[in-house]
Amino acid sequence: MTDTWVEALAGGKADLERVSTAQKVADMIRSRVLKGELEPGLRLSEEALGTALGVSRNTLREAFRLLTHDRLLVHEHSRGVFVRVPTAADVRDLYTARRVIECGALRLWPAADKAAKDAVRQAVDFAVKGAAKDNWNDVGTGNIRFHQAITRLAGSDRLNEEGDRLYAEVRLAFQVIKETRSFYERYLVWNRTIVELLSKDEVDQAVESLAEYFRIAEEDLVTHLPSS
Amino acid sequence: MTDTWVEALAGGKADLERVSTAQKVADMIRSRVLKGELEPGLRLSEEALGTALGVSRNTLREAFRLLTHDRLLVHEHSRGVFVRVPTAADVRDLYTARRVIECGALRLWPAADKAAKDAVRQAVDFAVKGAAKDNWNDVGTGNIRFHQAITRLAGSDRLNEEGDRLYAEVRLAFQVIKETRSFYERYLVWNRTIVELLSKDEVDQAVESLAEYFRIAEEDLVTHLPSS
DNA sequence: CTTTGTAGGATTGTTCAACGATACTTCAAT
DNA sequence: ATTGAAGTATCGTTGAACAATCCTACAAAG
Repeated sequence: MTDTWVEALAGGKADLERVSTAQKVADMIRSRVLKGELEPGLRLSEEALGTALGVSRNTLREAFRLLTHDRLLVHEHSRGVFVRVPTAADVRDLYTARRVIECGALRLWPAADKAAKDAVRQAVDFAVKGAAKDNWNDVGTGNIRFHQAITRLAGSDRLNEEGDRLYAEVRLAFQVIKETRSFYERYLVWNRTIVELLSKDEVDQAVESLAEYFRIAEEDLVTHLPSS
Repeated sequence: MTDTWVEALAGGKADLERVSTAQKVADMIRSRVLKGELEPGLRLSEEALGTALGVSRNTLREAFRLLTHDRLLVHEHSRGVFVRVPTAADVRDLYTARRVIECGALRLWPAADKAAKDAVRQAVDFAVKGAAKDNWNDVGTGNIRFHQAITRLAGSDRLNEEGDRLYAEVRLAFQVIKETRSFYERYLVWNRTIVELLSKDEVDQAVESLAEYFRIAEEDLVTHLPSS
């Protein structure tokens, strides 16, 4: 019966893994971008940032390369690395991709496991509680969790990863909008409608509702962004 | 009317862009992996590869970082970079993701533009011609194009990128199977069926057929791969 | 024979300095 | 206003060096 405690400890293996400095730097930059601390258009000078973070230029370049696929930064040959300036075209593309992925994942609701379904509901409950307390940060967080939970209904790590990537770009785009309260207020109503439809197993209607939500959220963003 | 020729030349702008050595090295490694020249499990030594390619270790490391998101290589801290060994769990996850994405994109067939629809048909035609000539390489290529064309029905660059990434992993997994002719022969029949259904605008049936195809292709692979 | 501990070797991860390549800015000439 | 040249900033790459980490081999202990 030694296998039980060996397995229990092995579960913590991931926590022991060494993380390279380049990975740490990349994670930190990503986090700062998503918090709006590094605003769109900002140029990240290797010299300045390397000195500020106390890492070598080579390590920083490795971090930039790690971040390339996130599309939060733009790496321009010989000119440097910039925080991406989201455009209306970006948003159109993002929402097209999200519509396919999230609506596709939502169709799997009937076959999804209980934990995945609960996560969808809990995200909306969290946002509702936030709204009752006038805590709009929580409402925004709940909205994020709701959409991530929908993608997770499919149960695919790869799909989750891509969904998170798309969502991060949406968050970057939303930073252009200074006042987001009214948007989240409205989105919460929508999300509650979707969850109610799901509770009644009206999946097709929920999918339609989600698609309609995407059309509206897309227009909200597009009207605030440069056309190119 | 100068705008016409200026625009025509500007269309070639992308061809003039400088490409970093790191990017070139990454592209070359990716291509070699997909061609099966670097087989699953192989360890890519920085020293050996840097010397062989005539690039510095730092440049090679940047290339490895660029390749991380492709999931074709696995970067293990302090141990090096390896060509990924696909497992049955990988394949399960891949096909779950592809089912959501490709079936979701296929639903958009009615609203898709003519060029995108033609690409789907042409891919199957190409494979059919290849089969008639006993050119199974062409059949395989046609299958790839078919699936890529389906994803492209949605018209989203981000979705195309992810679709291609997933497909590349599938190709890596398929390298475990030495003899693929019988698979592609069967898949071609399936693809033709799907195209016929689409021609009759029976989109729901086409989506169902594609989903069924994925279930079968998934089992084909899973039965040939290590469980972990 | 199996397990543990230690030393040595290989190589990865990071830093640093240097230099070539490239883009940008400024100024002068047309 | 446009073009060309010079100067500057910094990115892209290289190579050397060293610390950190993993792996292997061998010896000792049970």
